[in-house]
Amino acid sequence: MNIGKASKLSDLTVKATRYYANIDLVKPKQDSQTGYRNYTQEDVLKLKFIGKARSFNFSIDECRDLLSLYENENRPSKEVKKITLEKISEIDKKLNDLRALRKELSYLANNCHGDDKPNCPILEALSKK
Amino acid sequence: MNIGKASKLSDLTVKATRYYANIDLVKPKQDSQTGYRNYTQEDVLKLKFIGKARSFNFSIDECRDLLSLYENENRPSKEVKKITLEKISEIDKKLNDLRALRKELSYLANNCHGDDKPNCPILEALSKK
DNA sequence: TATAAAGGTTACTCTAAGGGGAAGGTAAAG
DNA sequence: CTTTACCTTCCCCTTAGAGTAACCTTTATA
Repeated sequence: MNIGKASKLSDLTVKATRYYANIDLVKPKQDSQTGYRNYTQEDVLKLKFIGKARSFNFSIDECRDLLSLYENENRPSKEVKKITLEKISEIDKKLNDLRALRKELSYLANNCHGDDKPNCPILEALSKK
Repeated sequence: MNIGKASKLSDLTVKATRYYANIDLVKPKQDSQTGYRNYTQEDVLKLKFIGKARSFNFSIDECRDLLSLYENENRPSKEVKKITLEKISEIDKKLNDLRALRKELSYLANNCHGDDKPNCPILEALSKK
């Protein structure tokens, strides 16, 4: 099938699908006459897999790793788990950073009158230290 | 003072400081002979301000807004508070997304044996739906 | 059948916020 | 006088595609 149909079936944009072909992530054969890419059912499965992994915040490189594990029938599940746990601890770090940030900002916002007067503890905090 | 000293005083890299000059955020006069940028004490204050705002996750464009409010002695504090509250709700949205993501991933990881066998619910989840 | 619409191709530019490094001018120290 | 440190501009690189142009192929319609 052509790229349009493959993209629709895997719930990706044509742009993204073409991008994945260009970076050798899911690279279908191309018709030598027309240059059209020819996707198989299996390619669609891989594309779906990638779409799901991307929605789980895995980077393209991580998708590449996961995909090769996915394609290997004999992969040890601990490799997949390792990548997943790393992703979780990444997320934990981001959560902590964001929580700290939120705390500081809301402290500042709470202490700002937010009226028409120029006095502003937020700007004061930004200009100090 | 030269860019090196200004950067050191404001705790920024020279690269970042030069970048801020290029995008007209903090643009000191340049010596017509040598081309060297000549930073004032006030420039350093602005650079510090930006560094702090960036660490609070404000974008360059937001920094530009905050800086112009900072420079205007008669600004109403509600404008600053508005920007800050928007930033907070942005952070809240990110927090929610990350929490949901973490939940899904840890569910998958908990159900994966993580041994040398090929059976892996993580990959199964990625290939389904 | 002629043509217009839909869908395909490559290639170029753009995004945020700089980092890295080259080539070359300047200033301060030995 | 020369080495070293610091400054300049310029160009490429990063993520993961989106947007657009120019051009080709297939399909649908008048």
